[in-house]
Amino acid sequence: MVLDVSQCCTPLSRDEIAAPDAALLAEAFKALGDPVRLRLLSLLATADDGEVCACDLVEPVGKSQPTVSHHLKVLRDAGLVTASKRGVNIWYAVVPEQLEALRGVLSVPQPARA
Amino acid sequence: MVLDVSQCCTPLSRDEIAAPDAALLAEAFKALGDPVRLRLLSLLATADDGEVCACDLVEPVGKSQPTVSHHLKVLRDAGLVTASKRGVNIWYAVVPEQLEALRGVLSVPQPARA
DNA sequence: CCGTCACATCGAGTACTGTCGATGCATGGT
DNA sequence: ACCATGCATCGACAGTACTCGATGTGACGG
Repeated sequence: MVLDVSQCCTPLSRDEIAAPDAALLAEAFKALGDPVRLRLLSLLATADDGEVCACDLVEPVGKSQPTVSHHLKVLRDAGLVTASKRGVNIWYAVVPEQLEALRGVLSVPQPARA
Repeated sequence: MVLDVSQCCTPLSRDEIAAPDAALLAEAFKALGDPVRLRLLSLLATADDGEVCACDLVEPVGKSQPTVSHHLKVLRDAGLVTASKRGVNIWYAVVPEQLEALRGVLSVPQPARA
């Protein structure tokens, strides 16, 4: 249930992407296609110790607790964040490898700039 | 009507992203969140001369002509591809700068790997 | 001037997504 | 044992997205 694109994909510009790989990647990018989720990722990525309690994610994005919980699940399913339970709280952290894999897919040779 | 994220965004991990920027970025990533569009991008990015006639994009993705046309419009609106008309045909090409900008947003410091 | 070809747009159907209030379910404090 | 707290899940609603057949449009050839 958790995506992993690390095995899947070379840069878009290197090989024509196959349909199954495209479906996998699309799921991952879809998870990035929501402003609330981007802000959540940003909150996690900028946290000093690399993780943030779910309780501290609700107020900053200005959405209800169920909504934030929903978005965190989407991010988890996309393999972009991990959740670890400690006591009553749940701490979320980004998965740098997954983001890096997506970056790799987007790489294209830059033009010679005329 | 065409997105440009080049002015907008530092890496997610550098600063907490603001709501307006998040909305902009989300639109761009949303455009990447469909398998057909990823395949179209791949077809363009792997083309020898960097551009492909729209007529040569319909069959490879296995969707109807209107559907492909729709997806190409989404990619155009997201600033990910450009279209140029030559005669009866329309040639599409990727916009490397826009992809590069999105890559930049996704960059995170890799962990020290224990 | 008419037909054809390439592509876009329209209209409609179906499916998915974001959002929230209400509720469930653990965990831990008293 | 009880209650409070933190988070997930459910149910419902509105909005959006993907898809296609039909149709529009503009360029070109005869």
